[in-house]
Amino acid sequence: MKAQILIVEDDKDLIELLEYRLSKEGYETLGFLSTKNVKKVINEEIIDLILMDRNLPDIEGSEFISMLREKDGMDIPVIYLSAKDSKYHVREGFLRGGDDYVTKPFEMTELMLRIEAILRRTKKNSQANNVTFRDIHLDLNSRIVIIENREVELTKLEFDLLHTLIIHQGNVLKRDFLLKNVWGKGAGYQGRTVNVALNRLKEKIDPDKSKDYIKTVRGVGYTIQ
Amino acid sequence: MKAQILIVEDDKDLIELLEYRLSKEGYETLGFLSTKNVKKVINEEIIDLILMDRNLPDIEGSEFISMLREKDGMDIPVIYLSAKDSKYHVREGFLRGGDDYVTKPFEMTELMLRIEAILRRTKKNSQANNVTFRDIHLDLNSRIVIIENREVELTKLEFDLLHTLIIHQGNVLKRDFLLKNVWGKGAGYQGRTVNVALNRLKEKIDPDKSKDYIKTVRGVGYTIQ
DNA sequence: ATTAAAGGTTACATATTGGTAACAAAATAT
DNA sequence: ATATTTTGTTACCAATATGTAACCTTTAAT
Repeated sequence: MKAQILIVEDDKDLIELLEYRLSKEGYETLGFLSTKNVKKVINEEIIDLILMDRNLPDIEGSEFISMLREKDGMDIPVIYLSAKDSKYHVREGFLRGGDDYVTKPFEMTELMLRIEAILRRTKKNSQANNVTFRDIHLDLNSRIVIIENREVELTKLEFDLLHTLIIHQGNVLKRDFLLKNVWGKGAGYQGRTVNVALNRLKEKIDPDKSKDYIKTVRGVGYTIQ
Repeated sequence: MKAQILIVEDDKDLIELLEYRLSKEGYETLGFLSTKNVKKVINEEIIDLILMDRNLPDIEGSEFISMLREKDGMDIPVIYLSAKDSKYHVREGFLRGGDDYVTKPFEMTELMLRIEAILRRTKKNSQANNVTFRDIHLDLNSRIVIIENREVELTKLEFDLLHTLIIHQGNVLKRDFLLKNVWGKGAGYQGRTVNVALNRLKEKIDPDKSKDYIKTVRGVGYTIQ
C-alpha cells in the first residue's frame, strides 16, 4: 500500500514541488498551508510521515508536533524542513528517534532518500514477531508477554516453554519432546523437571486457575488448545 | 562548517596553487607530498574530499585509495588528478561512485565546480543524523550525547553500544549480537566483556539508577524499551 | 472405597547468570 | 617517552532461576 505523506508548509510553490516529486515516487500526499486542519486529518487518515516546515507564520512547527505527541500520543515520524542552521537546532533536542531534519534549500533526491529510510525503519518496527494463543501474546523480539492486556514477567525457560507450546498448539507435547526442544539436551534430566517447570508456568500465566490455558494430558504430556 | 580537503600531490608548486585557490573558495586544505602520513590524518581529521595525484613516485594513488577503502572502510570521495599522457586510462574502472577524474593540465574553475558538485552530493552526511530514546539524544555526526538536557561524555565503545541498543529498541539483544555489531568480531572475546561494558554504560547514563533505561533480560541479553 | 500410578506442590540445594571491583593491557593523549 | 584514558580480563559476590526430592493430591481402574 502506498504511504501517505502529509506536508505542512506555508510556501505554496514548495508544496506543489514536493507533491509533484512525491507522487512521482509513488507516495500519496496531503498538503497544508498551515497547521489549522492537520490535527483533524491525522485522526481521520492513516498518515505515515509528516513533512513539517519549522518556520510557519503562526506557530513553530516543532511546537505543534510536540503538542500533538504529548496531548494526543501522536506517533508519526516527522521530517522538519527548516531554513535555519541545522547544528543549532539539532542540539536543542526537539528531535525524537525516527525524526529527521533537513535544511532548505535541500536536494530533492536527498529528501527522498531520507523519507525512504524513515518509512523503511518504521515499517520494520511495526512488523513485530508475535505469537498468540487466545489472549496470550508473546513478542519474540522484546520477549514481552501480554496476557489479558497485562504484562506478565516470565523467566527465559518459562518464555521458551510457553512459546513452544503455542507454536505447537493443538498437539499434545510429550516430556521428551519438551526436553529436547526447550531444554535442548538429549537427556540428563530426571524426574519431575518438566513437570515442575510446567506448573510454575501455569501458576504465572493463570494464578487463579480460571483460564486453564495449559492442559495436562495424563500419561502423555501437555497441550495448549 | 568549512569543508576540509586533503591534497596528495608530489608537485609542490601544484599543491601551493591548489591550496591558494581552495582557501579562496572557502575550503580548509591539508597538503601532502606523499601518502606517508595520509592514513593517520584521515583517521584523525574529518576530511570531506581527497584530491589525489594518480602518478605518485612511490605508489599508485588509486592503489593507495583502494587499499584504504578495503582495509579501513574509508569512505571519503576522491578526485584523481592525472597527466593526460599517462599510461593509465579512466576506462580502467578504478573510479567508484562519487569519485571523479581530472586530467592535467586542468582548468582550475572546472576543478572547483567538480569539487562543489561532489561536496553537495555527499553533504547529507554532515546533516542532522540523530537517534533518540526517551530523553536520550545521540547525534551521530558529532557523537554528542544529551540526556535530560545535559551533555554526557561517552567513550567510543559506550556510544556505539548505546547507539546499537537504541536502533534496535524494543528488542532484546543477545551478547553474540552485540559482540558482532559493536565489537565487530566473530569471537575473540570472552567472559564478562559485554557485561562489564554494559554496566559501565548504565552507570554513565543513569548514575543514580533511577531511570532504568537499559534492562537486563536474564539468560538472554539486554534491551532498551 | 481402595489402591496404584501420575501429576502437583513445596522447600531446599545447586547451578547459572549477572554485577562489581580491581587490575592488566591497549589505545590515546601529552 | 610518559601519562592518561579506555577497554578487556579475572576473581569474587549476589541474585535468581532451575533441578531435585519428598510429600501430597488427583485420577481412574478395580
